[in-house]
Amino acid sequence: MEKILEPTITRMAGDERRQQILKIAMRLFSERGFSGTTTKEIALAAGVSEAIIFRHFANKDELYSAILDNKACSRRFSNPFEDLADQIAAKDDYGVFYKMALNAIEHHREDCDFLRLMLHSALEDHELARIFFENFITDVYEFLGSYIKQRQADGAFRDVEPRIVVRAFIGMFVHHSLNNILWDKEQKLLNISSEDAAREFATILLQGIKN
Amino acid sequence: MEKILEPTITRMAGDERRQQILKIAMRLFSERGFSGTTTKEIALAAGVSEAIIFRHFANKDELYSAILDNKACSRRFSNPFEDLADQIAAKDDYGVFYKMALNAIEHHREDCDFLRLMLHSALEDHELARIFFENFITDVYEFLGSYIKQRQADGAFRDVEPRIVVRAFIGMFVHHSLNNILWDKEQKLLNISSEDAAREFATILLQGIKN
DNA sequence: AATCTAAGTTAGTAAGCACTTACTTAGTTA
DNA sequence: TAACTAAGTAAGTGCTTACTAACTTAGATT
Repeated sequence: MEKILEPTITRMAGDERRQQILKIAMRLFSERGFSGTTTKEIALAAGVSEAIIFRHFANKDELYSAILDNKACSRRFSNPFEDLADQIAAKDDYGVFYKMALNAIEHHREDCDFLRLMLHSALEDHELARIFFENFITDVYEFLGSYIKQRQADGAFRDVEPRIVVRAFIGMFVHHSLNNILWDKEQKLLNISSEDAAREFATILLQGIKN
Repeated sequence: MEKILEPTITRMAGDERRQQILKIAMRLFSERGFSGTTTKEIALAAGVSEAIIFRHFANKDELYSAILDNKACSRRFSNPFEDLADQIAAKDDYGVFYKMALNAIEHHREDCDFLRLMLHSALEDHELARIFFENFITDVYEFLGSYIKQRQADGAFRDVEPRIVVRAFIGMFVHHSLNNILWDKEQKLLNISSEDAAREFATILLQGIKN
């Protein structure tokens, strides 16, 4: 008699399953929001019964927190400026702004689920999202703001409040990403490469504040 | 015997009640999202029983649509550039950009509920929100884009794809509004008047694209 | 081979949800 | 003032939700 291969019932290791659930839940939360996603849907997408979710996470809220925790820690958001060190040292203004914009735009594209989740969290005023924003965004303002200040002292940039410049610049590429993710997914309104976008944004900003 | 004033049981006219429900629902939806808000909560906030909501709106979805409809029509979004006509005619570049930014920022501040609702809708991929964005944002790109094109032909602006410039500029003030509404409500990061913001954004952009 | 641990299931539960039905009452009109 | 209309309510309906308890089974350890 022929031996029939039974459809390998995948019984995952605990950690593996936990990670899988986190990933799937993040995608669903980012698409439908926290209260718009049911634990049943998450279970279905993960290919397990609902009860498994509650073996790994005490409740739905904790699953949500775990996603934010996980993400906020896993990426080294503590220092997203490492690879700008060369340009900073060389006072390569264009290099600094171009690379910053390009990094951000590419990053948003690759991880748009996370961006969407952050927007949902911000709208829902979730605590962990606020902590994330406070830390990360404050860092960016500190970092870029002090670079601008320094270059003003050098006489390279005109005298504007550095934080306004930071806001204007971040606005350009964040809004660009939001457009691509939320309202203009098919890029009907404006279809350009990340490189072109970064180049133009950096150029406009630098010419806009140079002396 | 003293006549006790019974607590004026307000029995509203149909239209009045409808408007009240719309207003309250918009506020709650903007705070907690569509699926995060229950019809019971809306009824409670309006001071009526749940059944009244379903007398005015066939179901929860239709209530949501009515809000968007109502808002999208009530404000003359069809032509938000009327009061720019003078500046356009006079080719007063600074006037055009300053006024546009200031209008938007003030507008967002006054009606931040609507902005939040639009974000929720965009994230949830609601049809009416998409229609709204497609119409309104497309208009802005058309309008501002063609002005930039004209000024390029005049030799006033350098040669850049106008739509990239539009995106950069809109990004500045939209991101500024989002910051004030979502992440930096107390304006700890940057505390400036709408006028100052509009002035700096307009200045940076114009200097950034001038010939 | 027997035992034990942990990944999995099924079949619930109580509470909450959008929405309905059958009824009451305020205010206008014939 | 009687009749009628429309604004209101109370008390449900059936369904879905987050979450649980009691049980089964795969696979490593002894």
